[in-house]
Amino acid sequence: MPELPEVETVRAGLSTHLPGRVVDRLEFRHPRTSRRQSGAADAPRQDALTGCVLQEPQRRGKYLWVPAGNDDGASVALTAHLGMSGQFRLSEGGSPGPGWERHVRAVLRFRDDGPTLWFVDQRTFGWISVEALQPHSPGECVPPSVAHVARDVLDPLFDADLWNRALRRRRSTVKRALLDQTLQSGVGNIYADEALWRVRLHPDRATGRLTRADAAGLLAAVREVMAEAIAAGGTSFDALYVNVNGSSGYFDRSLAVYGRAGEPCRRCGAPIVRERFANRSSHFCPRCQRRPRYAPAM
DNA sequence: AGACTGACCTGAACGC
DNA sequence: TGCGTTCAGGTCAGTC
Repeated sequence: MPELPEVETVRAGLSTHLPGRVVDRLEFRHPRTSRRQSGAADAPRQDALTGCVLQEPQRRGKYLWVPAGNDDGASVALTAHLGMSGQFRLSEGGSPGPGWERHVRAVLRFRDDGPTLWFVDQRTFGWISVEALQPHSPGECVPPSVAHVARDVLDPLFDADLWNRALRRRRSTVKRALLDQTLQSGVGNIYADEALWRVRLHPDRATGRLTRADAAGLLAAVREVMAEAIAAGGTSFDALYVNVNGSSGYFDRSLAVYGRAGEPCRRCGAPIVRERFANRSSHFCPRCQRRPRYAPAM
């Protein structure tokens, strides 16, 4: 599933193929994929990209956007979220590759002979939209779809002190807080479980009872696991294809708890537990990550 | 206002 | 074999 490291790998892949290229047109192939495209009179339409030059792809958390414009600078952005199964693929010759043609949801064609960009998304949780870039903070513009998302944990402008206080002010549990993209972005179910294991925190620990040091340690663990995943993901993607398929080497070798229910904890040997959690699963070591004794949401 | 749940979606894996 | 069920989970509208 694409979380921050996977989206960053996609962003880096797009970065080597898109900047400087002139868009011919964006085509949608599935109505759900264009559901975020605003119909407001003053909002850009999908054909606003035509003739624009693409710039360096940007990312915040799991959101991606490619600023585009003319000689005066970028005014619009091709914005995207991969959802749970979205991929960007590049292909020479203007046709999709075998194996993923069935799930093509959008196509970006260019006014050059370079590769065509395909948005492939089996489950259509992902989306693409053309949006106006709006001032967000000094010297920074983001698309409206991204404005409500907190800075991600790898953002140089991420304020760790502010985050530390905000986390401990929450009346929730630590895993719920990690998945809340308005507190910090980029963390999904997999890396939340991995980070919690690293700092021996049970997913149901109350955020309000964490110490300042607990929270600082958790942030360090989240950053660490993501940095390692980016490093691993970067080696497992073909240079020509920007691929998000969940099968990178990292997933096979390095996960400590996610998907390892019943297997021994890499630290203490106790069988990893999988537990239902808010329509998904939590994975943890019952010995290293002791369940809190107080009521869960205190 | 903040916390939380269910709906959205498809295909693989599973049980009988 | 085949059919129905379960599972995967990011986000957001809706609810409390």
